[in-house]
Amino acid sequence: MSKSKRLLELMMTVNRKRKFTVKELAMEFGVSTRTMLRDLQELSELGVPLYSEVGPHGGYQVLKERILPPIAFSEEEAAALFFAVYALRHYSSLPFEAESASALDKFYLHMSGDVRDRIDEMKNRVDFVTPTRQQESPYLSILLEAAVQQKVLLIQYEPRGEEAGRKIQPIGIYANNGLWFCPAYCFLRKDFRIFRCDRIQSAAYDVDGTEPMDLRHVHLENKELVFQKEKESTQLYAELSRKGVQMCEAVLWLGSHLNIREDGTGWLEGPIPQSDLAFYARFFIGLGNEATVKHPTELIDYIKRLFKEIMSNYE
Amino acid sequence: MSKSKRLLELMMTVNRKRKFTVKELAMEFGVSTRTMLRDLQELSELGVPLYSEVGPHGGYQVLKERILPPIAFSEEEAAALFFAVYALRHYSSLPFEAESASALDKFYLHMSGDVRDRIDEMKNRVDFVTPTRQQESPYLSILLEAAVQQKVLLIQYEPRGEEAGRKIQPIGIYANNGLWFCPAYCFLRKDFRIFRCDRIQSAAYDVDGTEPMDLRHVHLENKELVFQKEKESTQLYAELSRKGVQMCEAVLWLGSHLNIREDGTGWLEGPIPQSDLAFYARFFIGLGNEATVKHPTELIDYIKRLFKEIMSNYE
DNA sequence: GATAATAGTGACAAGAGTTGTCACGAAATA
DNA sequence: TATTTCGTGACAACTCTTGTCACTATTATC
Repeated sequence: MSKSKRLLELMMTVNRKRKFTVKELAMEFGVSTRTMLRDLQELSELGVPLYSEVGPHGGYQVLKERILPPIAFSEEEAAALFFAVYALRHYSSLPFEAESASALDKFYLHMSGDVRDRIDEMKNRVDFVTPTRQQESPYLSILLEAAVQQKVLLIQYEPRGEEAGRKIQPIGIYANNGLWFCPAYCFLRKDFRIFRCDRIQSAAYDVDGTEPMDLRHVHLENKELVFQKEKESTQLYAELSRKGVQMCEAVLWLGSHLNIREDGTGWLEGPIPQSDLAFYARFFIGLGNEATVKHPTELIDYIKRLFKEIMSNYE
Repeated sequence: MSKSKRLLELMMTVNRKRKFTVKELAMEFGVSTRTMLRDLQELSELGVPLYSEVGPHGGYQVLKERILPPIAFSEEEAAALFFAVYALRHYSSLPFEAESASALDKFYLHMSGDVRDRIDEMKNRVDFVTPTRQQESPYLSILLEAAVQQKVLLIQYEPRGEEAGRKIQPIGIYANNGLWFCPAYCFLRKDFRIFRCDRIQSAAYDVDGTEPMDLRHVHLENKELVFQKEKESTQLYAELSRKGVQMCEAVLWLGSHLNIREDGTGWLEGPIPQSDLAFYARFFIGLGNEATVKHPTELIDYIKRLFKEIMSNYE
């Protein structure tokens, strides 16, 4: 095997083992220990963060910042990755912000000028619109880390309550409409809650040794399982004019509830949680006379009541 | 210079020049032509798509699919790129879909098992919520390409009109709320228009030789310049209760218009286009009694009129 | 059809880089 | 103190890389 190939394989082996002795690797690769020592020194010069200790139980170790063996990407693949990172640029906070920037820098460095120009040109011609928010969410990384590693965090949430801090175990994080949310088990409330990440004032790993829950099989795709089912739900039915249909299509957090007839009109039908009545009332008022609620009567009453209140503002 | 370094540099030089002769490069790198020939053959074996022609004006060429020299990323950087690509997974259509998948595959291939596990674990614990749309937008790539390269496209838009197809020159593409839009100059309407990408039935480069516009300095960040200014705008002023402020924060396409007082209440102030009055009327009705419009009177009248109409639905 | 420009191959020797062996040193551990 | 481990230097054997030279083949141009 040529030296360069051996170095690449060595790089992967070393990353996999994390801890090893020179003799061990020399045997594995079928070279002398002297050569292996020379190889390891070269890896070190190439940027692999190696650390060694002499003596029995000593040996080599790879420090945290492991690097992958060099990979050759095509121009198109590089453009695709640039595109993906650019797509997120409107978020005021992101996990991995620094890392993705440095990855793009590496690409940039290795690209010839015309590819660079092409990518720069693309940057201004593709965009993902996201509401720009002032709120920063500085603890995304630790929340995500804790979710992946099943760790308990001690956070400070919304200072107004003056609470001493609460322990949570995150399930994950997600962004919706420019804001970050963190569903987690809350040891204070002894239940699952959703936290707004920008309202988390501080976050650190818990040091009291609180026993973490086993949430390995709970993640974002199935988190509904552990969150309280909306206790009571009621059946909605509302007629929509053609324009009403279009307006509902545009909002579309109701997704499955929307039905469309051939002539363009349609109706909304499906269960809605009792607790969201206020929200739906406002929504239907917003739709104006393009929608008419037929069911449930509670919602109709709510709408009427809201109407009276609002009217008084404009009399 | 060691051979491996020379090969890396050669890779970049070759990508930059696109077309060159063996002698030329041999001189530049200070090696014999024989060596350069051997080097080029090696590059070829490494995957650089080289093509050569003998004879005067012959020489080497790099074919379209250029590959970048191999780059060593850290584990964290790889995770960051995975994260960015995952973030977009809820889009039913994306430009570069295949390319980013193949880039991730390359990473995957070169990662040791535990990093793979870590990244898989992360995948289910971070998410960007985007309304899932059924509508596919299959022509994103060509639209973007045309925008970058200032080309004219012949598209078929919304079949209902039975129109023969129209020529457009895209400025770029952007996604908003799960849907793709393409602002472009429309040669049919002789003006700038915004197209919904999912309603584009077909797209191909124009072959009639329509002279493209010079839109090099028009891109997404400044596209407002070429789109018709909203002719008349009027000054909005509305008082908000504390809850009203929160609701406006949540919607926040009004962004800059929102002002907040120390006690949590606030007001909306700023110019709004006359033509959007209907939209704002609905919006404020939706806010209910958490907002009171003081200005302009047209808007207040509109709201009242709308009210009466809606009320009649629920009497 | 001759000429020049270009890629491409094979052989070989000089030179540069790589490897293994050996001798030895230094640090940590039991 | 013996053992385990990393680490270094020297050197010979070996392997790879490079340049030179001789030669072939193709194509454009005069």
